Amino acid sequence: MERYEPLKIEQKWQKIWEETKPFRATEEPGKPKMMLAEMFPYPSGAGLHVGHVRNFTIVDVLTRFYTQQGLNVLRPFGYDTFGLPAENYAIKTGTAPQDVTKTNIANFRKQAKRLGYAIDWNREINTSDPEYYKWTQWCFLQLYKKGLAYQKESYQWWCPEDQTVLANEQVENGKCWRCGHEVEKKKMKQWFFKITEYADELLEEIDSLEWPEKIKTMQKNWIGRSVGAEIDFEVVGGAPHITVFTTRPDTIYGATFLVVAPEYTALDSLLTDDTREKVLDYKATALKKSEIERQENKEKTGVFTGSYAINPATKEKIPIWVADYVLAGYGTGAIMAVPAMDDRDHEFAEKFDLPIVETELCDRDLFGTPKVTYRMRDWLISRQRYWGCPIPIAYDKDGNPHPIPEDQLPVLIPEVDDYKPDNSGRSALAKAKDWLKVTINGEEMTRETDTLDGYACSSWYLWRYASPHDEDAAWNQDAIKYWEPVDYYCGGDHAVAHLLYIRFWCKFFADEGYLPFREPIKRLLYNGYINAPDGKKMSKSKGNVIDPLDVINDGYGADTLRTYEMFIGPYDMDAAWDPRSVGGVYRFLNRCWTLAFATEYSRTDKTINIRHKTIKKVTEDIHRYNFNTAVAALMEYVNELYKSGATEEDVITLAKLIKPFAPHLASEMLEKLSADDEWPQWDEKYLVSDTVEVIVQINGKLRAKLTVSADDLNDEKKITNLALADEKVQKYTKSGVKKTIFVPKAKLLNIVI
RNA sequence: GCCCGAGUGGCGGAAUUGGUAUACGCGUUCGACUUAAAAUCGAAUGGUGAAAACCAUAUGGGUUCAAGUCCCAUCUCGGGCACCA
Repeated sequence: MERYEPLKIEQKWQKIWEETKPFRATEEPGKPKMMLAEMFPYPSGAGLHVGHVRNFTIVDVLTRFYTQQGLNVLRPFGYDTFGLPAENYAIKTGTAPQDVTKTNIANFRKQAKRLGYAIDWNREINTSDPEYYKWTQWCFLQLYKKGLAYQKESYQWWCPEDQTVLANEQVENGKCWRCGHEVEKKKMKQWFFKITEYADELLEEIDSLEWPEKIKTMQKNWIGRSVGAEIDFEVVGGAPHITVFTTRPDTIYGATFLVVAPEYTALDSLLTDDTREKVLDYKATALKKSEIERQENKEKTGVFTGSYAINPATKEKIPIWVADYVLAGYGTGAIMAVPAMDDRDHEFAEKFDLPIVETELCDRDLFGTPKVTYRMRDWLISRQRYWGCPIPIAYDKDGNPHPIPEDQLPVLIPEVDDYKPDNSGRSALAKAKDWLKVTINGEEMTRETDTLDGYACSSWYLWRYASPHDEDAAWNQDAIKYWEPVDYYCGGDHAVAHLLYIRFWCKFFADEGYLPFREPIKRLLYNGYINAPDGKKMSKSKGNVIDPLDVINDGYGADTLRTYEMFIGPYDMDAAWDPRSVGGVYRFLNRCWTLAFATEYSRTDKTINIRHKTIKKVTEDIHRYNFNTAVAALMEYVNELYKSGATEEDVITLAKLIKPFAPHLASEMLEKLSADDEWPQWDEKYLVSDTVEVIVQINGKLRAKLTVSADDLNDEKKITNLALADEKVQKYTKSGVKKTIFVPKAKLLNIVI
């Protein structure tokens, strides 16, 4: 007898899919479409891990499900290839990042194909391909033209290990998100995208998205809208007035001192000969302090500037202090301290013996002008690194920036011998002397040597998928109108950064007339992590990594791997890998195979009810993303087919229903049965049976079960009498019945005694 | 500190609208097949108890005919933010 040999079956079908290209998508106006994508991977040297498999398989289950339902489905694939791992590898080994990337992509592609994903391989994209980053540069220029890409000198997070600045979103607990080194503040001239221009719209439209509440809340908190007022305080002695931001302008009568941040721009004008040295000393110390130190030691520090301001409400002279608990980047970098109302101000006042005055509240608009402030800052995009998309800017003799004309794009990454950045604050691009020189409109200029944050490259890739080979535009208007916005986007990371940036670019390009929608992603599925069997995060150093390719090659095959990862638990929860449960899923698929290839079909259709019930359950579960219970329902179905005997229709139905999870096995089964893969329909009439079981409770506890005809469910009196006549029930009802409650929907009768 | 999630058998988890708690899988035990093992097939499996029955969804209260599900308080774990005025 033949046996279920997954590797053989999978090789066969993967070859067929490679040759016949059934997943190629083309626009068919009038036919309903569905576009799905995962967050494209960074192709590391280690190859696919089980987390990728979970992420990609969720998308694949939906892709195949909607294809079987007859929609025109697009499921593309791509690689996010710029970034530090490839560059650091290049520095270490001297291998060009271009070459490493090529090798890693080839490996990822090969592995993804072994998982049997229904990908339109004609739409593969790679962010470090000049044909792609040409258009990333074009996007930058559009933002630049509108003043939304600009340069500013300010204090920025600097990673001394990676020798580059970082965005706020890339600093985690005071450490670099890539190398984990503590970051410092450094004053530098850097490029920014003006995301704050869209703060209100980004905030308002969150509620309209079919996204997990968790992500929506995180984005709302990140944007951090505060409604308050700006109030001017005159400085005694004629220095420029100080504007503070406060959410409580009504507490101004209690403002007994002002505090400015160490980085406050007009700090010098407040200093006196007596205080200057001490204050500048304090400022220098504060700037040197790493974020870690600031967090570990939250005890208030600060010094008196020597100047006083006038409280416009009380007309009293109040001292101006400088302290690092006031942040330069938020509000105006200066606050009015109301120690009677605010805990932080109170702590500061106590420590430095400043007056604390109980305050009567006044009208909010009496002394200030209403003002809205955001926690979110503009997006810092320049990086002093080699392996990124060059910023398409050049500087004239006077140092003024000029955009590279669009017909001179792409600005190619120059070849260099040494990829290592130095501490000059410039990337390795500065070493390509010939490349640096560029002529724009006849004028000799010097190129910008910073590259773009990788998040810029991933802020528009979903639109490139619509027309990945277009040479005349970043995306084709007809294609984008047909396919997008994306219907399902699936990932397990980047809750704030990427998912906020792509919304920002979408709104910008919609304003410019390039996009016919203002939100790029309709539904977001945020999947959980897969941990090691011990419940800990998988990591090379702990040696607890499960390699998905090993699972396949061990003989389980891709169908088992895919189905197991869908069965492991709710898709949005973290789960621990359990090698023994993998075996359980393999046994299930083996039983499916046996039904199709080694069992005689039953001639009597005893399973029509469970067949229709299973179709309904699996269909609805996939709609709800309850992939684990969909698989469980299929297991129940198979168990029942073993018991009662399976008809040919049962096996065809089973094959169709498992195809999203185990496409190779299902294809093999459908081929044997000469059946198509059209998604089956259920008929409600087979879901109701002639007799039903009625639960009889006494005081809410299950005491008896009655089998009655389905029609009797409408007859409360009859059911009640039947129940009261029941032997088991009568044991409890000797002392009388207070009342009965019948719930036909729940098929339940509760007797209260 | 603040804002979200979560807590159910030996384990992963189910219970969709307040209505039979523990689906499905793993593990364990027993049986069939086999010289034997593996594989496969079948049965049992929350706890206590001889049974009747009682007790069980983190803990303590409450609402309800009925609570894993709703309300209040507490504990534990996970995630996010963290001097944002």
